[in-house]
Amino acid sequence: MDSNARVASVLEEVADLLELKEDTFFQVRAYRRVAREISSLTEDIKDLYVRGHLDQIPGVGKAINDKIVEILRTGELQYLNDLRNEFPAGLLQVMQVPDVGPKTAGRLYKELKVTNLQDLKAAAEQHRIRMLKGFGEKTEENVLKGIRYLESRQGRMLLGYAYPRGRALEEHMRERGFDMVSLGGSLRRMKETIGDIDILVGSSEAERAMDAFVSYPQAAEVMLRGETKTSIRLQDGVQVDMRVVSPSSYGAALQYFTGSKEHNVKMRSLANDLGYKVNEYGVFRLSDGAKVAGETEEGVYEVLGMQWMPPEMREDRGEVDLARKGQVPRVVTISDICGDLHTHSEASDGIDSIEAMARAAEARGYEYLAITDHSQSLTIGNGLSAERLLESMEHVRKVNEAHPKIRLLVGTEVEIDEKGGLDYPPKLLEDLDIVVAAVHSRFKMTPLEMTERLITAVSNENVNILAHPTGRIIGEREGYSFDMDKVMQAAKDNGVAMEVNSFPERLDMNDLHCAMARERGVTISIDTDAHNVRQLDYMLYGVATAKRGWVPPELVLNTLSWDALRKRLKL
DNA sequence: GCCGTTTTCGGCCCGACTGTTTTCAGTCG
Repeated sequence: MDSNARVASVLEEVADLLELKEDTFFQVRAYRRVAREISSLTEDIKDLYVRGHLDQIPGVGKAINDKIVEILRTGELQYLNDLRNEFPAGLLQVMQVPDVGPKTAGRLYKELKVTNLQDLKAAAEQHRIRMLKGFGEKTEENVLKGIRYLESRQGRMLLGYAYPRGRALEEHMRERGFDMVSLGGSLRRMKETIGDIDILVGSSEAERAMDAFVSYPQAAEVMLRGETKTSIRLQDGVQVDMRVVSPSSYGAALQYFTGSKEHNVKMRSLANDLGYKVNEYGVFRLSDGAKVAGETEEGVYEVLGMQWMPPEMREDRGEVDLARKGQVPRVVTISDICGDLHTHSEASDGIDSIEAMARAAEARGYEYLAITDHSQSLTIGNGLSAERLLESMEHVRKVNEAHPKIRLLVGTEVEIDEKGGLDYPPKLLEDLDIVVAAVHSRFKMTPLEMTERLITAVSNENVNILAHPTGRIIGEREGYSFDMDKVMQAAKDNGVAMEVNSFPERLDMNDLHCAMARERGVTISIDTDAHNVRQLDYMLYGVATAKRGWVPPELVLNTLSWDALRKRLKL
């Protein structure tokens, strides 16, 4: 899959640089579209190339086809090199500054010789920008402000960071009497990382809603305030945008504000073909301008002959066509989840006792909970020796008797060694209810070795789940390199579930891997890896990730009732 | 640069906000 990312990033850079030229709007869109399609592929682009099927990627015509071939063959693209010679690389940084787009960057380059962020800062400080036609004092201030913002922020935040903040703001608005409130944007789509938080309010009292919003106690700065749109920055630097629309437009605004942008473009284009115009206020008939939908999101889709679909699916990965055909698949939801199969207690590196974990799982309405503490060689995680594991098994069985409503499974998160062997003897593993196998060491093996290591592990008859299969930590480290396709096949052949680890830093597997697993019919287990009772709530993020991969409930191990799970695990 | 149950050429989603404008271009989502 590495070549997919490489090709996509080359095409993305072409689009970035092309933007600096005149009259390239639609070329830019074409390149961006293909870059996005390629990064959403669930197979290796090299395989498509070998089979001569590159033109099956939507948006790929003759010109881009040739460029992809060149990238795959030579690892480079002459066209990109030419563009790089035409425009300094630093201009891409300049365009990262809020309110500085390609047009502004291009003019600053041509007229002030600004080639990077340092030049830009100097030009603003020396008041050279205001000398340009169409620029003024305010623009200079905003440029300096933008540069400071760029320097202070550390990119996107984790879903698990943004989500509670968004919910708290929603709650704040509800407490002020606004009950038509929703998250929007990438947060409502539950992407693994979030740029800024979007909130939508339906109300006829826009002014009062704006007042309530800017008076949020954690608001540090009002960045922009208009009649329908206001942006604030929270004390921790997070930007929150709020839009207010009339209740009669709430559904259309929710649809529009949720995105993704690409989903909306496709939908609106389709609406045009059908004789409608879609905007955030409603769906309007082109012939007479009459409003035909807008109150509810369902209504907006319905009038266009489309099924409603969960926000997580709205990434323009084919869902629009399925919705038109009435074939939106049922995807797993949080209410389908009957238990958690990967959690820790104070026996290893968790915080809470087995009793507390059991009560918390019961409170969440689960039928079962697996306690899977670390195995002996993970000393940093206070891994359990065989003796301590046996003690823990006894303990779990006692707690089980005291809590008849919830079924506790005795398990382990067992280390996979470099050869794919496990950290406990087979006899001990056989006696456990569930075995979750995981890699926590030796990440830098060759892809061939790592693939072999993982296949050996999932082929072990005692293993039930492969935990966080890629080992990635979002924003910190890439996962280890291996052949996901082969490992999935081995997992399927051996009846092993691939995990979606719900930890916000992991979300491993990710949405694309979930799509791969779905296409191949590989069972998935959505687990929290909770190290305390509150982290059991991370389930939400794992489920959302599976939803983003269109995973149906029947493919998810822990949607099984206790009875069915017991049979599956042969307990 | 791509694409076609109206098209192989003429389209390609739509609106809010800002700053510097006297009617709008650029940026953003």
